[in-house]
Amino acid sequence: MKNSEIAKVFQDIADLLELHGENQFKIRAYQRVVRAIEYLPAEVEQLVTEDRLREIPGVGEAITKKITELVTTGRLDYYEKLQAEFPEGISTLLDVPGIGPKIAMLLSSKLGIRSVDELEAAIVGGKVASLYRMGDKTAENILHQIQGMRRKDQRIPIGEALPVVEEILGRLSQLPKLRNLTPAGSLRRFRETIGDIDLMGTADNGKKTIQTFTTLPQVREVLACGTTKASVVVSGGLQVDLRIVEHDSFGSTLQYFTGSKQHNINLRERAHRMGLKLSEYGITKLATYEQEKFATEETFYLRQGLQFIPPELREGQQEIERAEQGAIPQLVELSDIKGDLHVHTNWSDGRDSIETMALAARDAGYQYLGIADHSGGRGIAHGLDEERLRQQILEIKELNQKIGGIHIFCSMEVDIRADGSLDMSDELMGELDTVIAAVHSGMNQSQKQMTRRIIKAIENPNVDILAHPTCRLLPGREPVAVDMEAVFQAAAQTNTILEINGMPSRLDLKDTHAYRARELGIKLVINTDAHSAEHLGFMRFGIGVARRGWCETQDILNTRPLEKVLAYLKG
DNA sequence: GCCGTTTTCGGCCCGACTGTTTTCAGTCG
Repeated sequence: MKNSEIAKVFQDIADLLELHGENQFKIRAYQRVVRAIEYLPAEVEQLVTEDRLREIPGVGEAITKKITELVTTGRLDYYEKLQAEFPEGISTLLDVPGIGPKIAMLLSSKLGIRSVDELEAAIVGGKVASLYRMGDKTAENILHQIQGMRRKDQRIPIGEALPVVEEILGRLSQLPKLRNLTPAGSLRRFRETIGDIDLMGTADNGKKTIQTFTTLPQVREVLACGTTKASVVVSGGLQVDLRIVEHDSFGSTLQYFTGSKQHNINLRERAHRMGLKLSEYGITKLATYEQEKFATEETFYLRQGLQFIPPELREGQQEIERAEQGAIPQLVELSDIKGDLHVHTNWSDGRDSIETMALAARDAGYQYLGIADHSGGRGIAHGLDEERLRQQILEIKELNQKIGGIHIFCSMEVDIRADGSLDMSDELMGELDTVIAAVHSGMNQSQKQMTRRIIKAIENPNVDILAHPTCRLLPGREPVAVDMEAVFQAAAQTNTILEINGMPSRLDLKDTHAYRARELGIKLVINTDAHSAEHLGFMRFGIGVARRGWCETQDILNTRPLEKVLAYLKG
């Protein structure tokens, strides 16, 4: 059973307990476990067999039993009994923003509503507004949310969100008296998908700034608007939240608004044990109600005896404990990157010439660039056969003579065929500087087949790098069925480098995979898979994944200068 | 249901906004 399936069962349990009116702390315990499992860099099934479930933060005796039952039998008695207590479908009402457990139960008990469709019909029929503590306004808002839900996907890839944010930031930064305007939330933590955009800033008169924000031209709808915060929907359907505080609370507010929710809960619980209360306004001593303010996040964490925790690590896993021990690593940064080992050109399905790509890489400050066009098996990508690859090698050699300041590697993204064999002769692969292997077809194979296929490919001594092993696409295409742990073990044994693909629709390896690979001492490389010169900018997304995977420069091959990379590849 | 630099029992993050109220419940992040 996959981690995501296990997490879903426990999320369902949390939802049903909410409807049940159960103790909120019990509910939170389940929700905490859901998030812990979602970010777990290991398979829960594996932990069950090794009797190590208790190592997951938030998993105690009762939940250990439940996970074990679920994984070993495929069923969970407690869950089934809970489900039987409620009409089927009622928990789907909780997906509508603005509907929580109380309203969901009210709708179910008074009107017999069990689905979003039934709810919509009831609102239109005027039945909802007449319920106790409901009204025309509430009913109308719910209807509005239902329509909004149908229009857009729940979360969008960070690569789509970032340009929207940058446009809004450009507009807002012109506001007078607004300072410290900063994206926060999941965007700042560099999560692979973004639910809504959180912005914060500081101003003397927050109310005025909030008003200006809600009347920006791209605002299509105002969801909430108070004196310190507002939520709007901008054209394109994205929700944007802005929070404004006074200048001297910048550090604590940025921390609060960056999250994640679980990180903040953990931090505040810990502070409570120290006799402190944390809020976006600062830190209050519980004994005296004396409040300290913080202009920076660094001092905010330091006041609590903690090392600064980079936003990418704030997911409520083990980061606070590690910060207590001073064990937060120096994470890799964009400026550490010295080259990109996986780009395409107009020789296959890229847009630009080798020369254009090389010059763009040099402009980016890189020392080297790996030209890795597709192999011939992929007809659609205009892949190179042996003859064309030989021609390309000659051209690259000429360009290396002609262009200074950048070294071009002869490489190829060789297709891994369905049987695990490679789409290029061993003889020619042996002449290349690097060989990248990747799956592009036959993605519906069984987990066993796919795992064997990938491992067979990386066992070929000519293969240096394995690219995008799960083949997922954001949003939409699910990862292929593959036993990543087995792939990691094989990569460790064969000294295969694993790629973090920075293309925003891939981000594959993903964060937890990068974490696990690093744990096993596997060398990683962050590549963009650029199909045009502009795509070289995708490197920042790959960096985001690597940072979320706790990677340091020493884990990432392409933080090394050219000579060291050459030496590594030879070795 | 989890967990412990006071605790194996008794706590459990904190504040903003809305709509329906006449002091607050519900929801959200």
